[in-house]
Amino acid sequence: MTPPEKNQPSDLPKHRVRDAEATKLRILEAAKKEFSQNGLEGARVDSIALEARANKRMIYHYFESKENLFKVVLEIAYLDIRTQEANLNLEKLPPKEAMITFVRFTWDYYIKNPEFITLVNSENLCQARHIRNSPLLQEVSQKFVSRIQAILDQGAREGVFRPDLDAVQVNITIASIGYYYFTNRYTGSVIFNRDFLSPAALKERLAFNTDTILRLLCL
Amino acid sequence: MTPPEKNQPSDLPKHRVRDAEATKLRILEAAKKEFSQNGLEGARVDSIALEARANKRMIYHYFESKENLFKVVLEIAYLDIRTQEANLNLEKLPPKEAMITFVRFTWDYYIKNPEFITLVNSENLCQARHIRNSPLLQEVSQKFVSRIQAILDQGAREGVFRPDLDAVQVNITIASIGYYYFTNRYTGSVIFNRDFLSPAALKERLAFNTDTILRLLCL
Amino acid sequence: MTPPEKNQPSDLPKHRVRDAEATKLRILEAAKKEFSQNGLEGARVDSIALEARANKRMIYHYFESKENLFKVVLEIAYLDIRTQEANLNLEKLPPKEAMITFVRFTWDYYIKNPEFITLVNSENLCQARHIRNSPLLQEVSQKFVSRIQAILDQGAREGVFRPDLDAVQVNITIASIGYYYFTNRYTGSVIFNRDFLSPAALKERLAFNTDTILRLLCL
Amino acid sequence: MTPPEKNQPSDLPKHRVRDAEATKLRILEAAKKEFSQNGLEGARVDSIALEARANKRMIYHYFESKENLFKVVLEIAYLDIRTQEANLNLEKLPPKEAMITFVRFTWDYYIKNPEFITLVNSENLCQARHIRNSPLLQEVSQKFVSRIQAILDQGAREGVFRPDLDAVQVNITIASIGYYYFTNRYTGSVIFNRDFLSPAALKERLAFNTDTILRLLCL
DNA sequence: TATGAATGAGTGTTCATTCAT
DNA sequence: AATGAATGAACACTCATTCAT
Repeated sequence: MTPPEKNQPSDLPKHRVRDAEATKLRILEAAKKEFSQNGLEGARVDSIALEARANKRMIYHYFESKENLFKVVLEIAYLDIRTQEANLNLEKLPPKEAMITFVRFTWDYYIKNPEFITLVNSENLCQARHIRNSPLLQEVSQKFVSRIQAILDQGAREGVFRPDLDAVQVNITIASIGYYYFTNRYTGSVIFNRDFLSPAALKERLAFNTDTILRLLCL
Repeated sequence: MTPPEKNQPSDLPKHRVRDAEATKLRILEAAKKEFSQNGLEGARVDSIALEARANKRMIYHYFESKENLFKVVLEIAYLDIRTQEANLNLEKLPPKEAMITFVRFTWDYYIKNPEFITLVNSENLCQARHIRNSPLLQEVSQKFVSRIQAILDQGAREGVFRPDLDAVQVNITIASIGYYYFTNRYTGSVIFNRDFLSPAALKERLAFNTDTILRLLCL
Repeated sequence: MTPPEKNQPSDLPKHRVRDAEATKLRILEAAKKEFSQNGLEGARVDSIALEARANKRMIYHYFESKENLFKVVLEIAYLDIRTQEANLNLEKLPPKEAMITFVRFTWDYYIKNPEFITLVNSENLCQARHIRNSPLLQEVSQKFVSRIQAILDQGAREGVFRPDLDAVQVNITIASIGYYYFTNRYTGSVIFNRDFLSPAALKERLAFNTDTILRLLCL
Repeated sequence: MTPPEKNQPSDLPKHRVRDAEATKLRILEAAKKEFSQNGLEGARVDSIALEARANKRMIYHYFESKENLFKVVLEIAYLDIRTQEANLNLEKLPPKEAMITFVRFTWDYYIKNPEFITLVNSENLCQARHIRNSPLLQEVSQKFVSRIQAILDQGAREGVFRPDLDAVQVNITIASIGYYYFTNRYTGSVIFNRDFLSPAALKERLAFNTDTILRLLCL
């Protein structure tokens, strides 16, 4: 916990380099961690500063307020998942493989980015007041839905998917069956008396989910 | 149980007892509201006392601490959903109807008890530390899973359901596709540019979910 | 500075008596002192709590905010000077004696209540935003002006005062020649190289002021 | 002084010097504004830097500290009023006209330099600790008092003024009846229910004050 | 000469909790 | 059973000031 360099006073300057951009990034990283572990109300600005090896004052200098810092963290998180998803180039795959890939990507993203889920939960607890008026997020989201709808339509034309599938409903379902599993993994472990995060359990659940979606989509 | 003494003003001792119980109930009701609206960290003991028309000291008298009050609220919430579900007597219905009824019940419960979802989210944010060691909850949950497993098995025997369906996976999926829709309805409204709670949207989603589950279960 | 009772642990309870009214009064007294010595911005809530032998939390419990505490202190101060002035029963004296008494009272009040002047200065620095909408103060002030006007009118009828004297202008002048002397006594001491508060200086100034007012009022 | 080099872009060295001086002046001007609006404690170094279009570091470079900046602002303010007053050349006027001119000048100065009053109030709030040991101010002030005393003495010799008038008392009274009117114009507006700054009110008050002083001085 | 980055000590304020009755 | 008074630790946020370039 306490830094081991205590007795080497000349070792490290108090702040590594005067690098505004790096400091901002360290703060954002620390904030994501703190907010996702403790929620918006539970997060402590002091903890964020400490974790970021930054001064508390810097947080207010760069981000104005705890609320706004949360907003920025949240926007970056949303942009990240949408960007990674876009980079899958699903439209270049056959529809069925595209959707299987998408289900797997969503699942993997939740595993690799567990903060995403708790951040979104925090935002919903306060009725999405931080992103409510974010045109950037709306634009990105719209493109995202359109991409999935194009795949569903293409699948329908090719005769592999049911016609008239609504991309919004399908998206929600794909997100649901992964999201719920992770967000409720602690109470789930108690109620279902299982380790939700064991490799076997993860593998089984992903297979179950892929099957569920294929049954939903295919003729 | 005991007849209502409402019109017996001289029955003071009993009234006192009843008042104590009533105070506890008011505190629990107020706590459920406050915790569900603001999360565990965001909830304020003062607000609970005010809303319950009780003295703050009473909360500590009856429930020891804010944490413990949360735990009690949570346990009651879990017991309530499990009790209501048990009262459906699903085992008396044909398997397919039983599962359709269960899907609809789960959906309706989330609508009528929106606090349930946010309470569960709060509990998962702190890694289920309040219910982790609750034998009561574990027992109730085990019975719940068994009931669903019995229905699935019966359906399989009757040739309407696929064989070897795992009640845990099915349960999780049924809960998921409703739970996610409600817990993320605020960010969802922004991202999908829809009113998640309009009667038409609710009706459409329930139909979509029922269809999803039937495709998952049936041969 | 440090309390001498340190080594007598059983001597004093942390809070003397559970007396809300007394606590409020101690806070008000301490606040008057702190605000008058350091201004609204310079005053420290911590210092007020310490001086009042109260907990900082109590200040917020009883007065909501530092700003509101200042407002209450200010209102009490204004009510006090107006009440004391009303208790002089100036209307029972002959007009000339009444005005001499009033000049002396104003002067003495500033001497005995040096906080009054700095509180008023603080309020003017922030453009009287705390008392701007105080109907109580307006009512009390109106009565005050009326009383002085009545004396001036009576003096005019008796042929000792000039006719048509405006009570507002006279009041301002009477207040001015005392108020300025005290509020600027520190810079005044530097500029005029005098001790403004020596008994001789005070006596001389009061005589000068009384003379000034009589020359202003009398035919 | 030096001719304006505005149109000589290659005269860089001189420009740099002029810029430094200009920066200092902008800081002083901004500081006067900020200190007079918010008091010493309420003033913000950031706000001064912003208003002066200067870097915060420059303030410390040129003025060492916020306290010292306040001191410089204050000294300049005092020198300004004394310089302007000296430039009136009152000694060249007949005594009565000289004093009427002086009353009017004092009044006008307060109107044109409203910051002066609040700066002086701030200095008195901290017991004149910034100018207490300023020999320059003391010297200037002494000359100022002597000039007024000379006029009063001359008036006495000419038989228009009362003999033995004390320039300090007269000065204080002249300053008082203008200063108080302006420093307390906000609380005054509430208490006396008048607009203190309307042209009519200003005109009436100046006339009243001139009359008051003439009654005080003349035989 | 000038500047943006960085800081520690404090600021008003809030909180869950306990005391005294 | 019930309550208002009281508290200390912590909270988000701010400030004058200094560092590094």
